[in-house]
Amino acid sequence: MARLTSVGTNGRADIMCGRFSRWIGIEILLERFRPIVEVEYTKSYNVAPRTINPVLRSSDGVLLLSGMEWGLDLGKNRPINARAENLDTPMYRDAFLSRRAVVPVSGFYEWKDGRPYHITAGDIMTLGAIYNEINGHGSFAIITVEANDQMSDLHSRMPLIIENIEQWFGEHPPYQLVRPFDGSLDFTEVSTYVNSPRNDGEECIRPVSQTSLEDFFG
DNA sequence: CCAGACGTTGTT
DNA sequence: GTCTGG
DNA sequence: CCAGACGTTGTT
DNA sequence: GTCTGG
Repeated sequence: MARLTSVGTNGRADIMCGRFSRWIGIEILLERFRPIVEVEYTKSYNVAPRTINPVLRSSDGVLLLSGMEWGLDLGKNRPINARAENLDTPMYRDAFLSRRAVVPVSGFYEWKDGRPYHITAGDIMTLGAIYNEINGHGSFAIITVEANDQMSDLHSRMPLIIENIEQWFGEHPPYQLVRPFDGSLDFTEVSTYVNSPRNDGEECIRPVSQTSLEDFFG
């Protein structure tokens, strides 16, 4: 579909969000989105695929905060990302037309040359996603688009960031929102502590320089 | 995304 | 190297 | 026609 | 469900 293929690819090697953080309090989400909450909210500095996470979705015009597994259940495969360019393929079409969601995160991680970076834009980012629901079990994939200029220093792809969730959850397929982020991102190099999915805690988002100083002064 | 396992037989 | 787990 | 696949990232 | 491969 022309509208989506215009997102394009640039062919450059690099990555996408395979890890994120969510350490804001739920009260910020409640204030900002006023959803009906049907999941036990948890904080994490190191959210990995295959974990259950709170996601926002619209059901009959009601905004719900539901628990879903990161990794879209397609039967055989469980993609954690869905390329925007493929949203009109049979595999994703129905989900994009009728099962859109956003994932509230504090930031997401990207690695370059073995070094992790934490990327934020304000206190919350809402990442565009599609989900399936099979026997009451929800699962989602985060949509990826081409990196914007800021991001392209680090990686060729980036997660889709949704700024207008009313439009995202609107009646018409929100093709116009499927594009690289046009706002400003903040990048923080962090400790490789975040590398292991078993590690959690504030150290994951601590700037690497601060970590070094604390190590130095012991 | 990164880390960690990566087999077989038989079965308290 | 490739697959699974988180 | 039926069977089988159906994804993404990166490849230091 | 739907597309591709044979």
